[in-house]
Amino acid sequence: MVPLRTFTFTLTTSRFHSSATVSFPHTPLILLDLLQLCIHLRAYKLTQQSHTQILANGFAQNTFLTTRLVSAYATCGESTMSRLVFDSIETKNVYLWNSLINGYVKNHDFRQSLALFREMGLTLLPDDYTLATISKVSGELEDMVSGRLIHGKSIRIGFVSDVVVANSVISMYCRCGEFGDAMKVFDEMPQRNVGSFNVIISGCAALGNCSSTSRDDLWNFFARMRSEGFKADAFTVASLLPVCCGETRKWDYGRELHCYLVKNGLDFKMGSDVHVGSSLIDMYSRGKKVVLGRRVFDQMKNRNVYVWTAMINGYVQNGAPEDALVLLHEMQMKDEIRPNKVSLVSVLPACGLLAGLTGGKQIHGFSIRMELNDDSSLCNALIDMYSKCGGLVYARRIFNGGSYLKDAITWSTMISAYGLHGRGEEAVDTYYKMLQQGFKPDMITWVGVLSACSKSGLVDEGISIYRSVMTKYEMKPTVEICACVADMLGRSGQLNQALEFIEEMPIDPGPSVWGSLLTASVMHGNSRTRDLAYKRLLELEPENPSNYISLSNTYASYRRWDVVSEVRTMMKERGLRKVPGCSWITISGKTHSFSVADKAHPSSSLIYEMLDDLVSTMADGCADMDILT
DNA sequence: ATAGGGTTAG
Repeated sequence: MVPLRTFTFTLTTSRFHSSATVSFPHTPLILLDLLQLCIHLRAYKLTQQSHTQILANGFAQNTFLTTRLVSAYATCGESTMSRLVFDSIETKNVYLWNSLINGYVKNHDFRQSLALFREMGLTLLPDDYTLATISKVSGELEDMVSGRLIHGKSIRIGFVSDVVVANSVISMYCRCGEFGDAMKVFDEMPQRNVGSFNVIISGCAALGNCSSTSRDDLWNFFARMRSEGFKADAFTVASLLPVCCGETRKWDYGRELHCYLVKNGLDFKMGSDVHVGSSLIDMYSRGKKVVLGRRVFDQMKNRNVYVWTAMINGYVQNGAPEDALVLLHEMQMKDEIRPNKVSLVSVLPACGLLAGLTGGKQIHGFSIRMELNDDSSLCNALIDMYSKCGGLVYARRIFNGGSYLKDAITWSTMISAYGLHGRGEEAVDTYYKMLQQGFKPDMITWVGVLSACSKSGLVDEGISIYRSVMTKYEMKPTVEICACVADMLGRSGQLNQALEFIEEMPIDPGPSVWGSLLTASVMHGNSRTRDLAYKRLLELEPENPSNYISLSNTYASYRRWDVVSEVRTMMKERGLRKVPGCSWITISGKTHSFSVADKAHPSSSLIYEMLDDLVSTMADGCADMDILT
């Protein structure tokens, strides 16, 4: 007879604490179930209590219990405890070894699990479970040498015919970039399951070479899978969706996969698969069909943080920052889901786009409370947001703060921030400091520093940096970089040099380059370069209304109404309409927007009065600073 | 009774 004992356990999750008292006999079988519960709940305290009960009841050497105990501790992120339990066992069997090796895998300590695998080999022969686990480890480490050794061992011991071992080996080859070897193992498998096909599909999709032929290969493989009688599951579809680009691109199987899901009852709507749902949302967002993404989102029964973040990101990427901010609020209010690091990084550009300093500050505060401020990408996003919301001081404060590791993007962001605020010298200074610290600049860094030079009239500094792109870094500059140089020369009044540069630049000048020349020509009153720029712009972008409006306005200023009406007729013929640009400011939660020559605002006359004041103050200031000559 | 592979958002 086993006596009934009371057992109090405490469950601790991130949201609440609760405890309960239950009575049950401490048989090994019950303790085994209890440990299963620990794993399911990732409950550390309960694991500790179970451990105590195992010891108290004299089961310390019961390998059934200790194997699961090792697994439970590892699941709770306590691999040190797993190791202690493991070490206390006198006779270690394969199960126990496997449990510990996999425990380290769960905690991403791949080196340790590989070391253990070697140590195990001294006394025991690995089995199919060991090989499947350790093959995954080689893949995670992208360690081909150990990967091939493990593949060889699997062949020698005969476990390569095990489906799971073979799948793991295939995955390992994919992760190591040896797709040919992966395919070879796949073809030689005596039997396959859905997982085998999924490994190949996800491995092929992860190759990232998005050439249309490799995508067609992928689609053909998906067809082969079905023709061999295997039904695609959620894994399959979730691997295929990220390589579908939506309707605007050439490779458009996204909607087809969506149909497949509906037809085959792989129902993302019922909450069975949040992963498939978020991949669908993402696929539609990338295809500029954010409304369709939203429809998927609305149909889903369960939404986790991935789903919400995918939707938020979709809105930000498709020019709907307001919707993104609404969702950030709703995810917390409706679903009680806490945004994580990626959610915040996704939503911060929305604040930048809206120049919403208040919202940005709130998100910053939230990220501090969530202790996410040690993350580079989050800090980069914050710097960018502050800079775009006019808060250069805040941006600099984060940049100078030492709570996170600065990467090349951090530096580039800060350089652009200085440029945006007209601080050319600080931008150049920061650029050279970045190089000094050994960070590699890229095209984005150069656009940032060169546009900063251009705005601040630092022509010599800019030209020298531009030259270094080609000489020191041996890189071919992008159109954007060339546009910066053209802008730099043009703004400083060197229009002939700018034109000369454009004619000799290493790539074909695009609209941005001619646009720079145009703006500078108008600024300095050079009609020759101006008209050449207009000519090129209308050739390159006959459908862009901005070019016609600009042309019309220029000739209107010379009272050449004949040209103006001619241009307006051309626009009408081509069915072009320009949406007027506008700017806005939010004061006490109310947004006031203004377009050119706008007199609609109730305080319009007061605003214009203030504007006149500002303009004359600026003119005085410029005269003092010798800028206007 | 104990241990395993294939998938997510910037």
